[in-house]
Amino acid sequence: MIRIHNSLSGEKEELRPLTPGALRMYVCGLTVYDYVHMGHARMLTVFDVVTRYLRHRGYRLTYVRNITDIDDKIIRRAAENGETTGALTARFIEAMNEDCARLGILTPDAEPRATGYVPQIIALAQQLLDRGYAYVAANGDVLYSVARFAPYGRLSGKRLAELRAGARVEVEESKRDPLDFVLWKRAKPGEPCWESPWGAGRPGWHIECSAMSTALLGTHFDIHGGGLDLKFPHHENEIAQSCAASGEAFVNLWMHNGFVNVDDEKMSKSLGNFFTLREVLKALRHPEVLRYFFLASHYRGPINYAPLLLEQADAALGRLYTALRGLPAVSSGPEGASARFHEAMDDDFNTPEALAVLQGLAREINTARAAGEEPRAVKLAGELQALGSVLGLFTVPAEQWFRLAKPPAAASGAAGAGGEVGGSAAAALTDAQIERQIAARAAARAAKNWAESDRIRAALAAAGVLLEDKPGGETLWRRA
RNA sequence: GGCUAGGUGGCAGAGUGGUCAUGCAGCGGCCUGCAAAGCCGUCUACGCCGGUUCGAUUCCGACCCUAGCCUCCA
Repeated sequence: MIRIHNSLSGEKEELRPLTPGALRMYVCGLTVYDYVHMGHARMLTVFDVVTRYLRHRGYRLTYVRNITDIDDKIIRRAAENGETTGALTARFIEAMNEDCARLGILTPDAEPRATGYVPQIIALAQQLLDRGYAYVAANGDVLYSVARFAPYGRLSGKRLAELRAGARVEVEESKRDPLDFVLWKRAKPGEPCWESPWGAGRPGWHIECSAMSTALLGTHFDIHGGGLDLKFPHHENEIAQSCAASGEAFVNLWMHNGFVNVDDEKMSKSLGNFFTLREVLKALRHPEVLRYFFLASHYRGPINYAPLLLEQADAALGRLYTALRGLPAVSSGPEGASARFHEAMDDDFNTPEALAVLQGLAREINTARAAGEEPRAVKLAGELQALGSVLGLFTVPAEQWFRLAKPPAAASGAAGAGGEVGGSAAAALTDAQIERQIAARAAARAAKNWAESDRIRAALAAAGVLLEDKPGGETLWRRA
């Protein structure tokens, strides 16, 4: 039984598919006017793991993640750049796809773009007008009348009166209620626009998700996800639109992932503590390190970004790869660890617990190996490999993993770490050069020339290459 | 001001009414020519104050502190 925390009730609820054996999930994706940042990366990773796990559990999951390719920020940015919105969004959609590929994010079953669903959006707005949930304001905008939807505020746990009291927006005269939001925005001269019954304009942000999710998944589906910051007002408004239009239930489970913070504050451009995925990846041995870092915390909680923490994730993941190293990657039947792994994941995707199970498996493998129980080690390694794959880990052959270099000094030097580790020198050493040094050292060791042997090892260490002498006389190496 | 999450050992981070999280770092041991890796052990963790209980980090209440939302945001 899979239990998932539902933002709507604030409690973990048993997952009960609307269609037996099948699940439909919609996740709010990106507004494409800039590069993917760490917050996006976490959201993408979280729902990637949700997707992988639910499928692993045998559900036929349809995963839809939208792209917002028309909105104020896009229009503004395009104008600043002196390019069309289409050129801008095409560029950043491509960048997003590159970033997703590097992070090992599975491609959703559909990635609808708002501009591709304008007719559906218009139809939905019309429906809301017809049903009396919306009105055309004096300035030509079509607005949703929040007061008409009684359950408004259920998801965010807010009441209209409280919201009005805290409203910080200057009230636009055209709005009957300060909380009313735009369904269709009248175009200003020169802005991209589409024809509609209310004149040339463009969709509001909230309605696009209602229109696209309904078009692709139906009026009532299983899971809707997104970042915590979308809970209010975006998701609240989606509920108001979709329920009012269809007259029926909209989403069964609402999932929200926590923020990526920096110095315990929300990452944001205004605070200047903003990190793009690209710059963070530059300091990592492999994007999988970032995946491990995200998964080491529960998806609902906040996560603090710091170079030191990525180092810790690298070490922890390296331990797993170390256990896998030198063993054939054959899949075998599940053993005890699988049950514990599933127990953890079934409980609202408790990935930290699941990783603890993997670490325990690594210990078992190492112990079996030390005891000379090779067959058992192989079997356990197969299980570790299989379970890790469910989380999107172990995409690199173990032997290959240790050849990857960890780029020197994580960018923002807060961690300091003292002297330069000579990382540049390490990068200069090719695999072949390293192998040659190791061969030279093996000769020295055979002659019991320890001084020479240690000199070579120290030289390699200075270049960021660490050696491990195995019992059989073989020497393994890895980049620090 | 209103609402919502949190406060766990040097760091990160799960979890639980009464022996174990897990990883990183440290310390001791085994192994090693010496190392490294690995294994074993170790470092008296649960914001503060009350209450319930045979027993609370875990339940209840007050308090302090932090973050987020209430405006665009993953």
